[in-house]
Amino acid sequence: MPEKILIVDDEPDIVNLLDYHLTKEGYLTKTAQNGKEALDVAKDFQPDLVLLDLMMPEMDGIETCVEIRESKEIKDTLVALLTARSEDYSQIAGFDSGADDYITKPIKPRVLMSRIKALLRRKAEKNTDLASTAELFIDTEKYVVFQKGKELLLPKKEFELLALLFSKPGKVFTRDVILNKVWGDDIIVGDRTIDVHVRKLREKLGDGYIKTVKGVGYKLKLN
Amino acid sequence: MPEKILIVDDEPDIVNLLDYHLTKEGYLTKTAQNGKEALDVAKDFQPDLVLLDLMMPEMDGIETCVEIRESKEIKDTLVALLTARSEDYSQIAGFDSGADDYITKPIKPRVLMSRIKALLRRKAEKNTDLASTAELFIDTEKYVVFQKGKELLLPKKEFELLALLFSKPGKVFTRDVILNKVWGDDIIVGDRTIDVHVRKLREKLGDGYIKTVKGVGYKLKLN
DNA sequence: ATCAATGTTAAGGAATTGTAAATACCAAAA
DNA sequence: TTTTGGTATTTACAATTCCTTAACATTGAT
Repeated sequence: MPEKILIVDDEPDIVNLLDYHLTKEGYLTKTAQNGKEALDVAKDFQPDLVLLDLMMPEMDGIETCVEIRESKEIKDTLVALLTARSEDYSQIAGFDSGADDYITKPIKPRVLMSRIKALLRRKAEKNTDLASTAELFIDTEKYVVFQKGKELLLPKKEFELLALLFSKPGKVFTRDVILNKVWGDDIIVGDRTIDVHVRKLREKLGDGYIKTVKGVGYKLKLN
Repeated sequence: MPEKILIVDDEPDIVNLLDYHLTKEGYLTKTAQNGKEALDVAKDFQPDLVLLDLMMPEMDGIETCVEIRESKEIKDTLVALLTARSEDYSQIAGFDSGADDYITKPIKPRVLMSRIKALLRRKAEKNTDLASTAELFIDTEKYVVFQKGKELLLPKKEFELLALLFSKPGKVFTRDVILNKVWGDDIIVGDRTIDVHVRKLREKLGDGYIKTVKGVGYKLKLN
């Protein structure tokens, strides 16, 4: 199944040029002349990638990109902004438009193609990436938890608690041990504190990971 | 020129399996049975990637990985750790091994291959045109930051801070580490100094690049 | 069925970080 | 030397996130 690309620019020459090359490479394309039109078309077309000119009447590239990200239907589409080299970058630089790539005009077909290919590939890879085969994986360096390939950012205490449980999957950790390792020997906290953190973890990870062993402690269960 | 992969595992069966598949795919391979041997071989062989079993006699995968990172000759090699599911993760969970990927056994050849290909390709891309046009690129030699193709001139401290974060995108740097690396061991500054620099960077780069991990530190997020 | 252990929720407070403005610093130019 | 422009740090306060508590509900072993 060919990948779908939506080309948005108010200059017909550019649109035609891009269309020609992309079609030749086997992509399925549609075009639009401004941001408003692009949004309409995109919701139907469901493109994998939107090539968006920065300077356009009606609604410029940045606005459009922001709207795409805020929309429900197409927020996960890739967006590449086309910018003229001489253009005023102040808008782009100061603003987090949420675009995935920036391609400068004049466009060199070969560069464009390799860029587009790389973008689409990276998207495809995102779910085959690091530790995604494992249901749960912890990266202490990045301080993130990967759950089925999705990155989860946890607050410090929650992260440390999960990291402790993760260090020996299946092993039951008593409350004493948890307090010692996560809070430290000397710190004294109430007896609901651990529960609350466990609760928050369960909220974020879903049930089924952290098991309670009543009267003993908690353990992590990996399938 | 074929890419070189060093396979390290104490179980001959696994080594042979990996060797077979990798050779078939056109990679140039060597093998080692433990960490010590691996280090020796690697320094000669100069592999692009080291597949490292976590559990080994003599010197385990983590130790070996750390040593690789600390070595002079092969610190930039890619390292992928092979871990058995539901193994004892206490080391991984507790330390920064510095590995680039974690692959869980049992190994599925096809998964392994796509994973390895992705790893090697990402490394290769780092030095090609993609990097220079990527969203953010730092040239420590020229003391220049490129953002979306546009050159950005930063003051010294800001540049050094950003360069540090950029040296391992995604990794969280604690305030301590930042102070050590950017300011130096002996210099003492107030506890808002880092924040202010971060703020200035965010002002110039836009939000979305530097993330705060409360209670831990800061990290750079690239798409 | 009982009761100790755990689950749940919301709210307050503690700790950390964000921010603007003032001040200190420092090197180059006048 | 003095001025000047930019950079670096401090200060004082605001904002935010996170942690903990406390009150009450639910669970499950005996």
